[in-house]
Amino acid sequence: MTNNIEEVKEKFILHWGEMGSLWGINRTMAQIHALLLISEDALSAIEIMQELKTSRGNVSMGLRELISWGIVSRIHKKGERREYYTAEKDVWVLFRTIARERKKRELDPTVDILRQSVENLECLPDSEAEYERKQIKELLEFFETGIEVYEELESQTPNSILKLLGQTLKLKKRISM
Amino acid sequence: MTNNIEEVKEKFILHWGEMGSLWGINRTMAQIHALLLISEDALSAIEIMQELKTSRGNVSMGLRELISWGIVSRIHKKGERREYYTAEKDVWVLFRTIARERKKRELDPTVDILRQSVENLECLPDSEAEYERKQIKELLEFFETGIEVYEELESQTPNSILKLLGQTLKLKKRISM
DNA sequence: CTAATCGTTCAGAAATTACTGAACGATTTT
DNA sequence: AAAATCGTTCAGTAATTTCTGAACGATTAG
Repeated sequence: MTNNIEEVKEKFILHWGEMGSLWGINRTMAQIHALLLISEDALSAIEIMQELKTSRGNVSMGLRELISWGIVSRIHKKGERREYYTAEKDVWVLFRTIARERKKRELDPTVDILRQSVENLECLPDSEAEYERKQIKELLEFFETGIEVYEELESQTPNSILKLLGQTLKLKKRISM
Repeated sequence: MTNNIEEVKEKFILHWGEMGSLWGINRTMAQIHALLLISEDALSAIEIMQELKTSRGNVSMGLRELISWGIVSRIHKKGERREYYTAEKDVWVLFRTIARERKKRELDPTVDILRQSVENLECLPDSEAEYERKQIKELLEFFETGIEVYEELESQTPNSILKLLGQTLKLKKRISM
């Protein structure tokens, strides 16, 4: 059994990296995120580079991407020339931000395509492409519902979401904010 | 504006493929899925291969994977030697199945790692790794809540989920099952 | 001023992932 | 029986993604 801090950290970072690549996110980027997530203080690019044994350029690119996702931010320490980076630490805020970003990158474009498809299929005589039309319409409806639910949930606090779900479903009460 | 069926289908299939690769799923596999999704009748491997202009082996591998996800099934037509394939057509069932599979592949292992990490960190003196411990515990709690919510939702019908959400949040009523 | 430090970029290298098609076994047809 | 058809596998190749490190501009230190 490993009970050395460094080993635990490393294991966590490696796993987070794997999960990242199961999603569309590259490994190093996810590792940087994991490292920042469990580091109390902001880290400099060099520290990250050393910790993850990777190159300067790679860290720079990973950070850029994480910043564009809105889950890492740059910190200027006064008097310091070097820049520091820190991750969003609140787990709920973090996942909400990721959800928003994924919606933008995945759901929205998909709904666009589906809408266009439906529109184009509507121009055909009723008898043509019936099944395709039906299926695509169902998908569209599904995704639109998903977006609506997302938008409603987005405006709620985590606490009220859990309370809501907890009322009807019999969830153990877990409250974090 | 394109209003030819084949063009619309192709566009849809290509987009579904792209989305696939944004997730961890490979492009061909997602394309096969898209094709089956909007095909009323089951298709044979050869038809799929021709439609997607890809190789025999590739189709075979893609189908195997889709079947392992539980969203495509093999159909034996009596008297026919050739096998046919069809996708789960009900959108809600489809996404539920995917959710179950992703939970198994992503959430469960992550919770495992987090639990182990917490356990290992608990062995250390209180003063050590305080921050790491706090963060990892919060992540663990978050994921555990996620799994609970998932499990509760899994047992509900789509309709009752929407009704539930619709009550409290002011969603338009969308009902599909 | 020059040297050092820092972040960025990007061409090329390395690693990973996806795809092809030949080979195989199993079955069916002739 | 041989030939054809079908699905699978997998070694090799192709395509894609990720990473490296040198080069650069900008800033600061000496």
